[in-house]
Amino acid sequence: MQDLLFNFISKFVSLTEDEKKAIAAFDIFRSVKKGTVLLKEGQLSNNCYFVLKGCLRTYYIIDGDEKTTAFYTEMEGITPHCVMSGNPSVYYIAAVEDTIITASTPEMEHETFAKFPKFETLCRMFSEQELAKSQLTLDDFKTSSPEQRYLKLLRNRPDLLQRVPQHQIASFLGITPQSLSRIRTRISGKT
Amino acid sequence: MQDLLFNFISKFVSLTEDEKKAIAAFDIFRSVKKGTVLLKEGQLSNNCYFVLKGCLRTYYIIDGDEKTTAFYTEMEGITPHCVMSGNPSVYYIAAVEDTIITASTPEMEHETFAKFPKFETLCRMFSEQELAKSQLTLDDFKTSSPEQRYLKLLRNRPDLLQRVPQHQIASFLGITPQSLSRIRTRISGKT
DNA sequence: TGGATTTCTTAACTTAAGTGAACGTTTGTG
DNA sequence: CACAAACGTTCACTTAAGTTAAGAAATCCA
Repeated sequence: MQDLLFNFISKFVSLTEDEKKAIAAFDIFRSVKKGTVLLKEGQLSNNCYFVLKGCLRTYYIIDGDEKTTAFYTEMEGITPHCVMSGNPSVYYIAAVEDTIITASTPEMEHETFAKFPKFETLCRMFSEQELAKSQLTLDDFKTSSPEQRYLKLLRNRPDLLQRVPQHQIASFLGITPQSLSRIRTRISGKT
Repeated sequence: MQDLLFNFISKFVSLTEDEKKAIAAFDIFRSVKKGTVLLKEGQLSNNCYFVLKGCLRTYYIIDGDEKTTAFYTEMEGITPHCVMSGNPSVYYIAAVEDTIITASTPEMEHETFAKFPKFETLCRMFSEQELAKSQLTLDDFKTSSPEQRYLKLLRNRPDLLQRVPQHQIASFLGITPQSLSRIRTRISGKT
């Protein structure tokens, strides 16, 4: 389980045994059951999550119903906006399936940065990369129709369609479950 | 002009005179005329930009026409995806108006990090913050209708509507210029 | 296991966005 | 200054998404 994390880290920086021990010393690994809510709207939290196995999602409750906006699967991390801003969270985070995560705090990071500057490099590179990705994702969303977005998801993340209920996929695509259902029948007709 | 940059930086970390000099030593300030294209699709570039005054935009050419997806104004930075990935750029960057920017490269950053670790902290914090923002922006986009998106823009960035041609705003909102025009008449009718 | 809930689909109807085209206005440039 | 290009609006028409409602299928869990 730790190895999953270390393999991932090694894509950015190489770690010495000492550094690995320093990470292991923090008790950051958590197992969360499907459906567990890790963060609620209105809550102030300091926890940042990184998914080792499984799937988390962020969602909003708007006019009484859930709008899922993002999924986080293997080797993806969430730093909730409330951790950065200090304001109450505007969204929820929950486990889509049984999930293994790391939970860390800015304080823990800060402490580690002081001991091993390499970790700050790791975090900087990771968030720079995620930022560039996030921007491409937004661009792509803006320039595509719902149907195109669905087709791209089918191409790029076929696993998600298996792991996640359709109505969550729908709001992830920015449409209603009914529209997604229609798109699916439309497409299967074209084949 | 440098002061604009230093004031901004001081929101994240405090700089000594030495550090300020080290930044000033790099010749990073550029003036670009309205319309100047800083990055083209297909190009490989190492330049990262930070807007001190003015406005840049990113756009794609899809089926022969421009789709503007993002604007960058005072105190906002772009690290083009191609800089991160090493792949040819998928988008263009151009100046919406006469603009003053800084242009830097990962190499310059790297060099500065080695001398002043504080800069890496600055960059980490900045990109973490931008990442959290970028995610909120995407969530907001997904959960709003075109009309709601326009109303929010009107509320949050009224300046953009003055600075930028309407058809660029339209694709920024993920709609056609005609739709934006309709939304505007629809809204003014409601008042 | 069996009832309740959730999930997905279908359908009819409404609303709004996309498309193609025309037209007046503004802007920019030779 | 005059012409061309770019820009914004309007219109008629098409297409697709939102809405409301209902029902079938899958799933959850007591």
